[in-house]
Amino acid sequence: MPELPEVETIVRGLRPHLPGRIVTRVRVRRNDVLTVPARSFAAAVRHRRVREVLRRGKNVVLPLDGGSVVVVNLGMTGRLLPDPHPSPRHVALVLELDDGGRLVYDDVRRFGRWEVLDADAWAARSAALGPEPLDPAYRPEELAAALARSRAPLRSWLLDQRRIAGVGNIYANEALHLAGLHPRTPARNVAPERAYALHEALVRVLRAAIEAGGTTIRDYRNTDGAPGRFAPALRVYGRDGLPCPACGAAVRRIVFGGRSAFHCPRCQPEDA
DNA sequence: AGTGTATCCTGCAGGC
DNA sequence: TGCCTGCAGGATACAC
Repeated sequence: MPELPEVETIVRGLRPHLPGRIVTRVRVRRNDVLTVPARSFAAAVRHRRVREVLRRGKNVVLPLDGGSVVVVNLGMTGRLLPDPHPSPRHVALVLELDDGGRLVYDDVRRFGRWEVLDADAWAARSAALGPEPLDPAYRPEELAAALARSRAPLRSWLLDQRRIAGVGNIYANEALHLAGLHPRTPARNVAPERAYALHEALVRVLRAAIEAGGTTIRDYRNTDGAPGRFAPALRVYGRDGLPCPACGAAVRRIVFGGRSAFHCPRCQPEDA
């Protein structure tokens, strides 16, 4: 569910609450959001101070005093809620803080994961992720060169976190529409100028979505429990049969890689 | 190196 | 009302 813009919105919402706070207690209500036993997770986090709140791809990253790092992936339905009232319906984990506050993790489907990694393990994990699309150091030429090395369909390529970090199904489809590229086009078939257009489209849609506080289809909520406001700006995602905002042709839904892809047959021709 | 399929879960919308 | 199917912002593991 949460892609880069949603996670960025959440991270920004956590910043007023967490840095400098000490975790006084860890309450695990659902063991399946952890990859290790609850007691070892709690032992690694308890009594530690949260230094800052960062984002890497779709992960919320909480570096702790002592060098270890809490990494939260929200899966499809994860929510991070500082001190919500009343308590949400699917609480999986709670951090209690030294100022009396709490950080509540709610996750209906429990596809989300919490991990604690030491500094080396975190460095390795982060290195396995692709570049951040909004990093000014990420240049269009780098995207073009990387695309040229793969036969994967563009939509699949964009979803692969090892190739580019933070892009999910909504913004992959939206960026491809903005760039006039068919979701199924093999990555290596994309000419450099078109790859530059895709780079620009990614940056544009991700920035605009952050500006709007993310996209809420159904479950996504920010740290205040409020939905994002980007959904009305979606051009193709979830709009099967509705008119393309650019040309009026009916948006089409296709399925590959086990997931829906949306495109305008006129603006995004198959052979382009 | 790709693709398709299944899996982890719950909830909701739509068809009958 | 109820039952059934399909679908969902993710990630991974498997066989081919």
